[in-house]
Amino acid sequence: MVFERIYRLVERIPRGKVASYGQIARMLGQPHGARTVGWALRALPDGTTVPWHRVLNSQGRISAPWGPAAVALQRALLEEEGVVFDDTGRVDLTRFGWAGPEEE
DNA sequence: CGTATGACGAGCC
DNA sequence: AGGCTCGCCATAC
Repeated sequence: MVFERIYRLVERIPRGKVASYGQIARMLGQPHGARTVGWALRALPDGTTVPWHRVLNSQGRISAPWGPAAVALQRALLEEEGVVFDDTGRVDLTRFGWAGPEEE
């Protein structure tokens, strides 16, 4: 299942770092599979151990159609890990962006 | 098996 | 800069 691959990769994202959907898709060898990544994370159960909050869109923004409350939660979780959001609610991917498993 | 959908992304207006 | 459309991939029906 593609989900498993995605989950395992997301679980490798270190604290204080974030990755984009498209980035993860490329790491899995699917340059255009960003939507699939979102699909996988969407299917995640509530009590999951996967740090889904460290996954943002290509602009370093939080995408959450489940409501503004969830967005605030994700943002709070990240800020607690040291990730900084600017005034427009964006994360500096050049600073907090995860380069991949190789970085570890 | 064909169609529709979605935590996306890049391009166009 | 902001919003809309089209393209891509895997899954659900």
